[in-house]
Amino acid sequence: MSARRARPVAAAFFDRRPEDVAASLIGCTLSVGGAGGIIVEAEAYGQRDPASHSFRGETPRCRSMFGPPGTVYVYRTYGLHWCLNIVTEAPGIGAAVLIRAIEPTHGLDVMRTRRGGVRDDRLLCGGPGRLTQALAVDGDMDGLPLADAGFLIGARAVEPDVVGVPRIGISQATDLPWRMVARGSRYLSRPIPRSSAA
DNA sequence: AGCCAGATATGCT
DNA sequence: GCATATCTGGCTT
Repeated sequence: MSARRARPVAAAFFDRRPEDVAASLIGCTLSVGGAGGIIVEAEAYGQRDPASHSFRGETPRCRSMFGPPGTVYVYRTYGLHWCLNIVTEAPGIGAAVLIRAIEPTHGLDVMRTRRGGVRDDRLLCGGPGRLTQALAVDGDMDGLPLADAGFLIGARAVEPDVVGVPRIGISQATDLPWRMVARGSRYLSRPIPRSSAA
């Protein structure tokens, strides 16, 4: 089934707390410019969350986090990778969901090219930086509504088994289980920790 | 499984 | 000024 034909999610889909949105996004399709796949991993960043860019208020970098739900927040990390987030909850809150991995289902050829010809499809979109490279997402999209940036989010075809585990690459609030993953997926950026596997 | 380099904007002191 | 960063790829154990 093509993500292109999937029924789009409701307009109010993102008007919820980021942890709810992140869990609900697992199993949805994400496509842009004819490439994409099924979301298998997403992390929530909330209001009053020390790990969130919005924690210390609005700054030039995280300005778009305070826009309306459904706004794209793209920023560069470690000086060389882009990360894709979607604003949630309500304007002015500063909540967002980081898209960390998708299972590639369409546009594989163009994504392989953008990713430098990797052979293993698990390395195409398995990781926030890999995903943005495969989908050609960059800072130009920052602050745009999803649709204006060319994104299509399709509703789930089936109910996935979603589990919440600690987030990756953060140093604050490391115990919060806001990394939502599709249990059993082989396209995650990293495996589910043993401590959370049961 | 673990260590390290790469490369740069950001935000705090 | 400077430590940090929602990371990746390559090399070493």
